Amino acid sequence: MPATYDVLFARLASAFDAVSPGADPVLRPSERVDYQANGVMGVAKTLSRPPREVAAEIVRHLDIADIADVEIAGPGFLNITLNPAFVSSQLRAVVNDARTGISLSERSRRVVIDYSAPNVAKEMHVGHLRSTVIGDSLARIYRFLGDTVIPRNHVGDWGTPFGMLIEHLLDLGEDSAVSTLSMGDLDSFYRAARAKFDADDAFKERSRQRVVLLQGGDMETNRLWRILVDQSVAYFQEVYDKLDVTMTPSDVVGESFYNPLLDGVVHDLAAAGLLVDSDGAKCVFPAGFENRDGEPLPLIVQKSDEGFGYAATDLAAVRDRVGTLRADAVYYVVGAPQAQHFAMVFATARAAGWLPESVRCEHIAFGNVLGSDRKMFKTRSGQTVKLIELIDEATERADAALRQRNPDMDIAERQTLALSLARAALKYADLSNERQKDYVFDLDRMVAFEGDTGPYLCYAHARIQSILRRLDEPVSLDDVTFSLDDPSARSLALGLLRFPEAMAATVNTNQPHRLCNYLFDLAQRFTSFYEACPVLTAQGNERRERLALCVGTARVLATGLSLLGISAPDRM
RNA sequence: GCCCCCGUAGCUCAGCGGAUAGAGCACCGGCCUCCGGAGCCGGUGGCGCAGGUUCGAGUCCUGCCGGGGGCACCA
Repeated sequence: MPATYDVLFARLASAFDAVSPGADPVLRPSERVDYQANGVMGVAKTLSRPPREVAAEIVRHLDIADIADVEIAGPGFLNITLNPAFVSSQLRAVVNDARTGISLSERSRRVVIDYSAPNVAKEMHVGHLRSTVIGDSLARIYRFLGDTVIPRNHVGDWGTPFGMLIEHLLDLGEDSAVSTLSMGDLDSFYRAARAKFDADDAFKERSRQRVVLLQGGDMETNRLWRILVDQSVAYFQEVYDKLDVTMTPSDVVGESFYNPLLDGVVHDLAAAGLLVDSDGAKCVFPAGFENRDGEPLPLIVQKSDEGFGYAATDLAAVRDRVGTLRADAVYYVVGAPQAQHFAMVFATARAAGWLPESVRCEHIAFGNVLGSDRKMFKTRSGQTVKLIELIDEATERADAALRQRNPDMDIAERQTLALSLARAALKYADLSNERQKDYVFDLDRMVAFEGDTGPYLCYAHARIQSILRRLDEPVSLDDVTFSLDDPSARSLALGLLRFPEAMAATVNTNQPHRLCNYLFDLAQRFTSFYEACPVLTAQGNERRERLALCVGTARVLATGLSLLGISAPDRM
């Protein structure tokens, strides 16, 4: 089923093309009418003709009477009002479509999404929230569009800290260490190791030797390292499950995975003539990057001590993703401060020929989570906030709100719901902000059931389900017609037809907040409709039409929320 | 010093170069013989500053002011 916007666009583009080949109609949703085409003035400019005259000519070429009325307004806008019959047929298709009007991609792509990326033997904290939530939403969106999504959890599982972590593990004894880690108390494990490392020279020396053993491939050391990794990954999985994030243990491909590829990176960069020895370090100097003294800025691939920098790992990862995984697109959901690093890595990979122009490679940058003081979000005592505690706290608040509103609700159901609403609150609050900006974390506001929140959207969905539950007869929607006499019904209908536009805007920019904005707008349209148009007491076609609007809205809400990683309960 | 991101209502945020800049919260005023009032309807209130480009600028460009971040061996 062609999206409404696409149908309009095609008709308009053809008429514009007849007057000025290739001209963009600049079709936009309109506050005054249904849609408006703003492209006339631009065409008039290039033709040096009066805009309204050009508009009239375009309208003469416009074959659109079967679906919409068009009138010329103001300086030369084309105001478009959809015909009732066209709206009705489009809407009928939507409410009978399991995908609610979202078609599959023309070509199924292979999309690598690098997200979450916690560190082994370290707690997942609020700093991982955005990468995890945004990345998982993008993963769900691309899967829904029919792409093959390859998630990559680029965990920090390598480097000098592992010497001290392994020695600490040995000091504790394996069983005791495992039990600490399996309880999810990763921070105390890490801190204890760190404290010994800083205070005890003998321990420090053992740690250094252990790093050498680890990097040298010593079997026993490797076994101990594996314990740390496995325990951590199991813990991460608990967090993902609690958050309802689709990342799995098999998506974990940490830094260590790329170790065997690093020599090849250095070798091939050198062979390509890109590698320069600078102060003992092997560097690439991609064009256009300068340091604070105006000198070329290096991407350090191999340090002067022969160790590899994370640039080497990231370059190896690009090669693996493009070469082995055959990705058509690679997205890195990583904080904005890494922008320059990724720009340099991508530039280097392009220069080395590892990243063809045909592969879209993009840093999906995001801003910080701030506290109410507009500084990095921390606990009152200045500690980083554990992700798991954040979820638990949100769940408690949601549970309290439910308890207050539904004192009689079954406890088990209430607790399940509370977790579900906590996820909705946390994810929606994060996703509804424009990605690259910082946002202020306010748990009270995000778990609120009123306003622009996840729970409000869930509530809108639950209300619709409540209506549908009361039906005692099956409703057939395949031949329903919509008269949409009430303005609120028509507004809701237009909102439903706009879902594909919201999806396109979301995917084109990798900005889930576009989808959030759309869903909230749709929910508001629905509640206005809900107030104005009783459903169950209506009769005949009016009843069927209103039921169909309910079914369509519920489905779009549920689908849209699911793409944000939020499941919409049927009752709450 | 250079580079990147960000300054929109009291607060938190939308706004794809288009007409009179929209929401949510808070505040004020309405709406329950009716499907879930967790709601709906209405009101008060705003684009950091100065230039420029454009038929048209919150949006693009330049400068300034303010906030955040990055700028050689930590990832």
